[in-house]
Amino acid sequence: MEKYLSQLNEAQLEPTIQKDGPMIIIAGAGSGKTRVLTFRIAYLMSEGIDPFNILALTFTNKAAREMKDRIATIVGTSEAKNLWMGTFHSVFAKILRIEADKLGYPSNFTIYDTQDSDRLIASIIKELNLDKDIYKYKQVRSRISSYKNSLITVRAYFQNPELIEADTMARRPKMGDIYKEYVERCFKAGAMDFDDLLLKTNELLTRFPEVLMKYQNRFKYILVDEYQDTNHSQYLIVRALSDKFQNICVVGDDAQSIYAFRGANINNILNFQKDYDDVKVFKLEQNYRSTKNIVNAANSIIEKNQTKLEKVVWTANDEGGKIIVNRSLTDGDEGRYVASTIWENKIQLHVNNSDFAILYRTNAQSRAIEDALRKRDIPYRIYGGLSFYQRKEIKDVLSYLRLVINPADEEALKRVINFPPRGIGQTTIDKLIVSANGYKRTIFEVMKHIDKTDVKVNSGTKAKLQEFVTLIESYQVLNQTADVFELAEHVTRTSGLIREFKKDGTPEGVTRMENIEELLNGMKDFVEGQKEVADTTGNLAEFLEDVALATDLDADKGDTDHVALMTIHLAKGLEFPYVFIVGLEEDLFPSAMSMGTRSELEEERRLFYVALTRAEKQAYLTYALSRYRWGKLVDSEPSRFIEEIDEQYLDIVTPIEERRFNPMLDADIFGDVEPNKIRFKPAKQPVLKKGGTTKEAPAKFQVTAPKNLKPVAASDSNTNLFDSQLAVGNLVKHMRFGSGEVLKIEGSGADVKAEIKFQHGGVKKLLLRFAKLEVIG
DNA sequence: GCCTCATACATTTTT
DNA sequence: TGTATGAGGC
Repeated sequence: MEKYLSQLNEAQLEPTIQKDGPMIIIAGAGSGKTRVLTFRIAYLMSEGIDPFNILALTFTNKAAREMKDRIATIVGTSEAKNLWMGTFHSVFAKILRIEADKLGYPSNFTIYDTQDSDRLIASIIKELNLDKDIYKYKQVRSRISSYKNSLITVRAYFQNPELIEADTMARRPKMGDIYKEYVERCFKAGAMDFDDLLLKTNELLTRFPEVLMKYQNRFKYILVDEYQDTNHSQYLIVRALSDKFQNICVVGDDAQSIYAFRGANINNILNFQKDYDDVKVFKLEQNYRSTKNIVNAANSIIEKNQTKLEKVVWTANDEGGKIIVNRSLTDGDEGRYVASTIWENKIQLHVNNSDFAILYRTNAQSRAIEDALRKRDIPYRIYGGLSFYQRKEIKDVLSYLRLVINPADEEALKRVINFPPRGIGQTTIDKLIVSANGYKRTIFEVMKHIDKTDVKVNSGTKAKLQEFVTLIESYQVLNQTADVFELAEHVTRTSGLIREFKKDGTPEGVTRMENIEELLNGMKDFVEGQKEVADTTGNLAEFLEDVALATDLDADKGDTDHVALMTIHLAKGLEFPYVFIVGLEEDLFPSAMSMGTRSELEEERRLFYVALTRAEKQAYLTYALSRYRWGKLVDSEPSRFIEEIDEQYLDIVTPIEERRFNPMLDADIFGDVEPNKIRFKPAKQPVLKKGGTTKEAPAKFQVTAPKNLKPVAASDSNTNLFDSQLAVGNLVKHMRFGSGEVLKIEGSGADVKAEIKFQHGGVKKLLLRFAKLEVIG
């Protein structure tokens, strides 16, 4: 242990060896908090604390896994195995399975993901004959979620006139009824949603003092990572469990609190010192990750926030390069800029693809970046987004498996009862639901005993329902003896899923088949892996739980050397030598949805802070003057966050695209610009052969911009040049839109636009730098 | 009840 | 741009 502790600086060492009592570690970005946490746990164990008595709660599964691995290298694998370490959701899901009967749940309860919740809420809204334009299921879901995170149960809701009043004022008086029905349906289906995992844990600990005592005694030492992102429900769990021994250590950075939208309450960390007696406060302020330029720039941003704990992050690292700010004309150009910069850096600095990360505010932004990376053959991987387990075909397979474990699972049943089509239509399903609700039974039970119910369907349909019941029951039998992989393999074949996806020969169908294969491979790995671990059974229920709470599919298949693409939220806790933060535009980042209040804007700013502090060596900020959103080209302004950075840390470069289209360099702008375009196109396009296989594009690109070109700043003189060539009333011809008349010219500098009325296709606004117009009169 | 086409709607972030 | 839902023909 000594040799590990000697690796720490003074500030890190103190909290590491502070054994007992409540403590908080305020850890600035890149200050080595993971190291403190892991060493601290190892230290506790070296001091004789049984790992069985240590609970460590992290924010992602990945963080838990990595920490556990690092602890294992210090104290040994067998010791580390007994640690309780995981996300709030996964740890308490396990405890809830053990104690489920106390709450009236089966121990094999299903975990509904967001999609399941949405579907159930949508169908309830329909059943209650409510207007789906007023009761938007996503809004209803987030409302219900926030009740649950604040521990407002259905009963508490109806006892609280203020809440009812608020929902009524919001023109949604039936919110309580939906909530009630939703909770009942989940219960009947033996299902918990994400919020339930926390809410029910609270219920368990409150209603059953002996259970609370059991876990208080068990978890003598509790550590919570990313404490700034805990919500009220999580906060109460931590308080309850730590109440007896008060050996609670929380780690976090208020400047990196970015999950308020999910109910995270920054006050949890701001007020921690008031919650316990004699709280020891530690601060980690030295940043080991980033250059001076990056750290200082990040500080200059976060200064603008009012709500924060005082701390000064500093670094002894090199000065480093200034943060490069690049403007592009469109999102496509932005992507090309990022791709070509990565390409050039790779050549010049001999670095790997995995040294680069591209971070964005919204998942939808990845497309333009992907296109550009693909064109340059730069390997990349998208993290997050539509996760593997949320894909349709995967959810279909999993739904069959969920039914095996828990036939009450209504959402799984509705999903697969008629997929592949077996002649059970919506009308029949609706009848079943009505009847099931009437008898207070599950849909599956109603189907099974259909003759004893009032369900009126013709005999053909009845037979089809029986067939489906028999099918699921045969799977249940098989599950007694087969492992997860064998069962799933059997299910995909006999349910008709494979046949269904094979049937449509489209590329999507092929991808779906491949995904199912990948799922099966994953199951095989799971089965193999479980065989090695003694205390797990490797059963289906466990697999489904892992899947339901999985965050990242970080089984990097083979090639690990790729550029990482992800949202900023997902990037928290990670670091990369070179980081691109793209789409720095008003209404996108900060998001238009988050500018209503100061606290919302401050959260966006913290998000930007998180993004910037991911970079070790070099950060790039990019924005586009116009961008495709919802399929339309929309003008945008640079983000206020760029201006908020102290100028001395910035290097604002002249966009290559402006050189490319600059009339000073390209006298014939309205003519053919092909000679320049070559720089942005592969020398040879991949050739698609008839068989459908893509031939390698052999030649690399002729990429580098001509070195002898001097950057020319966009200035007013450009505007004049444009003006002199094109005037209102001119007749012009456009490649795609045909001929038309110039109605108006507006804008200046880089974004001169012309409004043109085309003979076919109406009035369009075009950026002159972009539009290839020929003046014909 | 099934399938195809047309239209609407969506994009904030995720355990 | 891409998915999700509804109408209408079979």
